[in-house]
Amino acid sequence: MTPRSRPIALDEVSKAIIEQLQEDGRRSYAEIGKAVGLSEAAVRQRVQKLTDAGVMQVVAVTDPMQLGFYRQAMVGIRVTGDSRVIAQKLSDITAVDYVVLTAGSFDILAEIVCENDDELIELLNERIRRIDGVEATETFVYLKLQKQLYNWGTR
Amino acid sequence: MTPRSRPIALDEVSKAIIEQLQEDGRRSYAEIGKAVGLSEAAVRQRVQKLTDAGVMQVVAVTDPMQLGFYRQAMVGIRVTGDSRVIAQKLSDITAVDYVVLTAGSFDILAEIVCENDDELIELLNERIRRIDGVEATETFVYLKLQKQLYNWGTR
DNA sequence: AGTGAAACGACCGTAGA
DNA sequence: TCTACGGTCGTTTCACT
Repeated sequence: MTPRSRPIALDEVSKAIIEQLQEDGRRSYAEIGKAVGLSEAAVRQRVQKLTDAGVMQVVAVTDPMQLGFYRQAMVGIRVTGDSRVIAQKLSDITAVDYVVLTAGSFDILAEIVCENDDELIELLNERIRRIDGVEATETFVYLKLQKQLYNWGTR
Repeated sequence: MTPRSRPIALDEVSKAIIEQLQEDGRRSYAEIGKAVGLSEAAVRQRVQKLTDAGVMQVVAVTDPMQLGFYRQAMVGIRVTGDSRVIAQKLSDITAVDYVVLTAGSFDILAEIVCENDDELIELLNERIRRIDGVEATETFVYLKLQKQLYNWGTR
């Protein structure tokens, strides 16, 4: 969990271990060991270190579509005042699964996952635009997700 | 892996199992069973079903910052021609970890993960803007990631 | 869909190179 | 940081509800 100022130098073996776990997060250490040419204990120690260092995490990810959330959108937001306060309020909305403070013509980008267009409209009008300091929003409705890798960085 | 047109109705127990695995993807079925009040075998069967149905996946996610990728940005792209072709070309760039086709004033949103500003500038000028049909780009440099949940939906 | 039991395999701590 | 090994715990299969 230690945040670092210098990047952790990963050797080829650790990269291979991470790749194994990106394919299947529940693959056994023994099996990974066979694939990367290391003993079960060594793999376990490396995974422990990578996890403790905050380089990697093994988690469940869900598919919104399979759960009935057919509508996703990215909302670009221009604000006045403290963008951190507004970002926090956005984070409190369940349907908002991603919030990032940005530099550019938007101060915040927020991703929304919801069931349908009605819910999206309601979220925009009743929740997001009502937050104090939200000056303008621009919505980009998702048509097709083309590529998604799992990187992680909230702290 | 079966894509469905109707959402899968999850009962409270399955939701609880998914929550357990969102906290720690390597938690044992026995331990999850204790937490949700089910036998180990029953938990395993449910996880198997959820995974096969494509509702959930257990995978490793990495933290770009810890790996030395200090610069992230979202790029909004306006295109002429077939946005699918352009989205595919963007997906082929290693530093691009997220590509989505959108409706709105951008046709495509692409997230970039790179080491520093120089690399970002190079990517924008030498790779992205050189793709045939890319008319205009607008870049939103990440200042702080505030919230990130793991949803998954590429197919 | 669920439980329980027995065989098997994975995981964990520790010792040693 | 790795391998080796033994004890413990998790997983798998199967018979049963």
